[in-house]
Amino acid sequence: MPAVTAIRGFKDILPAEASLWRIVEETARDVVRRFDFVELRPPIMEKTELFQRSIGQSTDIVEKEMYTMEDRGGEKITLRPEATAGLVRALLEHNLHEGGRAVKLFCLGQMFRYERPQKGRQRQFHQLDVEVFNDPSPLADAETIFLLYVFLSELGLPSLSIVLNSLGCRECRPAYRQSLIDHLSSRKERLCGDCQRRLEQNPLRTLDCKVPSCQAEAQDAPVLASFLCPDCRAHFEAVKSALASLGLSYELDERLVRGLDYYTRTTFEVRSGDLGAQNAVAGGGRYDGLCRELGGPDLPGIGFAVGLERLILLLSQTAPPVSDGPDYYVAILCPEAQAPAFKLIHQLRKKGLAVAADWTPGGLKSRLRRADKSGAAKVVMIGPDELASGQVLIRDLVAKEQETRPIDRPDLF
RNA sequence: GUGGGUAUAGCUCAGUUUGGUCAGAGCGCCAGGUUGUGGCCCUGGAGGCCGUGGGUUCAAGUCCCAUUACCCACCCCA
Repeated sequence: MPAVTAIRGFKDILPAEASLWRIVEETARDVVRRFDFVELRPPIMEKTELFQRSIGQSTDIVEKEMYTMEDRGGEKITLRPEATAGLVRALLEHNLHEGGRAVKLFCLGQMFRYERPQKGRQRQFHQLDVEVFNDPSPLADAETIFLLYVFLSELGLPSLSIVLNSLGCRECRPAYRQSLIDHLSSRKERLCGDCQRRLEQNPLRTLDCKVPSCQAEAQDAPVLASFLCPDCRAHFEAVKSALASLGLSYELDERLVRGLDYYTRTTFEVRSGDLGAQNAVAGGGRYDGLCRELGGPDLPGIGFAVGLERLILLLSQTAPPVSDGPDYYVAILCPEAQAPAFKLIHQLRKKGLAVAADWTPGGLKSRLRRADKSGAAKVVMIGPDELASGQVLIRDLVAKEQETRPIDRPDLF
């Protein structure tokens, strides 16, 4: 162990794992491109106020999980704990929404939350964030959810379940909220300590408490669906039928609630049974009030975030790590071969070929082993015989064929 | 912030119960042998003050206390 180690909750992505990350990121970029989304890269830090106003003052994220500090000018700034707020800010700041058209943005990068690390959870983590602004249509909801589905299936993770719910809007949610409070208050003693606290701060969260006694109380609690106003109801029905027309199967879960304040109407989550307690792979929903909350026009929005660490975890359980080796490994077999090999290698690299080598000369067996480990397709051998003849020996490790090339003709490789 | 578990070689882990040749194995790495020029097999080698700091004892990976880190779970989230 070095004297200074990595920060708790901040992990190195080692080369063996990085190839998997690349696949995930490339798949993400390809899918969002097909769905007509463009990339926006907001800064990794924002003014603290942005997150307080968007995520919500009383949420756990803002209350105790943000990396907040003062810069040298006394400004309170925060490492982004999620991407939506920054995207909304950029959208408004640059007037990307002018003309009334929908704006479809994505963002791929690291987020920071000061949480206790555990399986599938770190303090620095990566998300793919996808957002549609200024499009109130339920088809935008369905499009977004289908994008998420396509992304996950193309990664080879088809067994994940998509869970759907509607949280209502500013018009109909307050009535439900009050009704839920009334229901639970009468049996407050039977709830766990956490839920008694939630009753004050965020009563909807009691619905997904894991304590059995709380689940029992939530069982006969009023259901959100029956409180939805006609508009919300119609919107939700339209989302469901649009998804059905695409053949997408999903589950409905009355108890699916989100931890961020800004969500309205459609919410959804993707879960896996193979991740321990952190079973949520992706989550998102509609947030029609967020833009106005941040001082902009009243633009609707819908989007989601996928936790890439959790995807990687799932992928590494199933797929073996892929490693793509170089085109050639050059085996330098004697000291005299060093200089000509050095020259040849760089001529090949400049030409566009991937070439690996160890500069230190070594025995035949040792060099061949290195070639094998490197994953190279072919080995170029340069030893005393080759120097004498001016012809290097090229061995194809897969086909087990051999051929020769003049050492001074890299163009023939 | 709370609870449980773990910490011995580059990696995965034995050894801790019942203190005393316990500094170990496998893999990996290095050298050599065998092989049809590597993969299998054989031989040899390098590499660890047993997380850190105290304590008990004639004697501590082994028992006690503290501390740090990691893992898992709660909370919350992706």
